[in-house]
Amino acid sequence: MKKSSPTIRDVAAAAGVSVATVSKYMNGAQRFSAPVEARLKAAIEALGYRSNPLARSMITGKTRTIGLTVLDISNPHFTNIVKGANRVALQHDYTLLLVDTEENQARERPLIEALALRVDGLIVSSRMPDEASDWMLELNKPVVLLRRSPHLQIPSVGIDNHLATYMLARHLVNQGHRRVAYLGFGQARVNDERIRGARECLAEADLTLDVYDAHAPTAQAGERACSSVMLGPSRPDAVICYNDLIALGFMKEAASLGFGLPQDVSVTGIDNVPYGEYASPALTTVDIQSEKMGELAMQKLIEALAGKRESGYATFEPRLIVRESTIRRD
Amino acid sequence: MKKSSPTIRDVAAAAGVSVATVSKYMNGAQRFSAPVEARLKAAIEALGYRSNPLARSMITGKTRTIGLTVLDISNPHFTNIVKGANRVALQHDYTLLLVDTEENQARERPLIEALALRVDGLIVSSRMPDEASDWMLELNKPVVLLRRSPHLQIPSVGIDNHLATYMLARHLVNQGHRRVAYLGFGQARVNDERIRGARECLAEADLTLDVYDAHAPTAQAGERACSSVMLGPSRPDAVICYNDLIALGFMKEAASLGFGLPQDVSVTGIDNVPYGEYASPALTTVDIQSEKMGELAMQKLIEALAGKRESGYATFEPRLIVRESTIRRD
DNA sequence: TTGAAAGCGCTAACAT
DNA sequence: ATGTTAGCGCTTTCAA
Repeated sequence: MKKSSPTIRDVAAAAGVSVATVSKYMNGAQRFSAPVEARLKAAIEALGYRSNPLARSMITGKTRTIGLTVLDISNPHFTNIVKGANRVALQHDYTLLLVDTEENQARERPLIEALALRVDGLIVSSRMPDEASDWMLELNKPVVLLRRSPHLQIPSVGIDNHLATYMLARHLVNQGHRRVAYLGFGQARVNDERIRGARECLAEADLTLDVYDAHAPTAQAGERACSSVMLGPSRPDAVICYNDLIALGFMKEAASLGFGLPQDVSVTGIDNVPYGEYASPALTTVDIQSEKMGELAMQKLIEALAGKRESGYATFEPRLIVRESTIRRD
Repeated sequence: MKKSSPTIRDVAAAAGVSVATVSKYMNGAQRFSAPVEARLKAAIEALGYRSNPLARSMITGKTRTIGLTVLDISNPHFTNIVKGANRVALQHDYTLLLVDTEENQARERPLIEALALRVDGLIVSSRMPDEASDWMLELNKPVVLLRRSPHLQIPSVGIDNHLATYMLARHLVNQGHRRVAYLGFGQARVNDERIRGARECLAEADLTLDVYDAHAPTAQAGERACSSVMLGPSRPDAVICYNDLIALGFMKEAASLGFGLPQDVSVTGIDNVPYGEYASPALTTVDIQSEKMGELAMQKLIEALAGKRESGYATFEPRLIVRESTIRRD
């Protein structure tokens, strides 16, 4: 059933040349005399020879593989990152070794360390704080982080979280909202930045921010958290959610609690996942260009692999997308 | 910056033993005398040695990597497959080499052939017809197909597409619908099966099925196709869409064309993607258990890798999920 | 329990 | 333009 594949030696023998010649031919390294080339072509064809990438990698030290870790592939934000990264990788003849850490912090480091041994470079999304990320430098492989870490020695791509929530808060204040709540996800590294962004904007209007926590960055968690926000002692007239999934869950539950959306409460998310547009009311959010983030991260990594100087951190401009889930309140 | 990692020889030297001993120690292959074990442990710790999986794979012929190709990682159906497959893979200490073929048929075969050289086995989602899938047998690697292919020599996991649309049509007929349309995706291998399932059910009630095509399995395509379905000469009172994404797009556009949902038209999808639940009206659909499909495919593959006899094809029971996008019509 | 030695399939000098 | 040869880092007989 499983006859083992032909090796370079089989081809060399069949074509009556040396293995070195076969190797050079496979790599297009030089030109050959017509008869040799013909025999080579024939032998390779006849044997169905394909060179073994493992053996090649052993010598060259390159695998043409990029490791990519995400916190949860089910989250469209990460899905889009993978999409973008995969596209650029394929263009450059790289393949993705994907690991979904499933929001399990304890597994992150060992998984990444194991991954590092099998790839040329890594793109990492992690909940580890910057201060605890030094070990990544010792992987001896180029790494690009999916976050904004300007002070780290590791290149990164991310967004300005402070600005994202600032923009949302500004939009809500401009629309006449006075009681704004933030439904966050405390485990995320960026949660505090997002709180500060909203708070700063509200403070300028002499308003304060009530902070709640959703315990997970998912729609289900948004559903569960809804009642304590909406049925608690200080009901908000607008809610900024940590991400679109939480917002989507929140809206669904708010509706089934009998609240009118967006009349009774405006809701916003962050990420601009594809399905916010198809919810109703369509979700107001901040586009953080997840797919482009994936593309850029991969581009930076491939540049690093090509020997270019590492390029520090890059951010995308968050862009407010106003849809129907936020409304003027007078 | 990039000092190359220590090899097994460095460890052997540092510990004053042979490389064979180090190898056996790393693989936990046997027991060692206390002093040797202590020196081994110390040397490995001191040097930060990690064995090179590439070199290991060269000899063992195993990479502990599974290749997974999907048509479009952005489609939650495939995202969930990846999720399930990744989970099972990690449990068994395998890693996923992911390729998103981006619905590009021409690339499928070369990408899969290249992938096959780097992995122990493959899980493949492909638009290739069964008749043109024989070359996969010659990859000399276990393959599991993500589709229902009972007549192929390759194990597969999929769903009963005929039954899925039959169930949807039955549900609609039971609700009193008389003019049912199908908004399909002609490029999909399973589109015809789905048409037949719906048609068969309708025929039993002396009804016929109008068939339209969305040109892509995406929400955007559903939006674009909506007007020709709803504003054409034979307006349906119910639409079965090829998948949830098309249905979501269709509903959005129908609403903005001024139709009331679900009063003016009932809509269904297939897949039960997570966001159908958060649309409004929440989408009636058929659950095909994408995540479980990914898990099962990986389980079957890992069993095949462990030498078990290949296990043919498996199907999940489609399960009707009635939500708010379909309504009784009298 | 430990070690010596022969490769896995290939590339990369270095000849010729 | 083609061939010879020495490994890449590791596992695996086989012997001690």
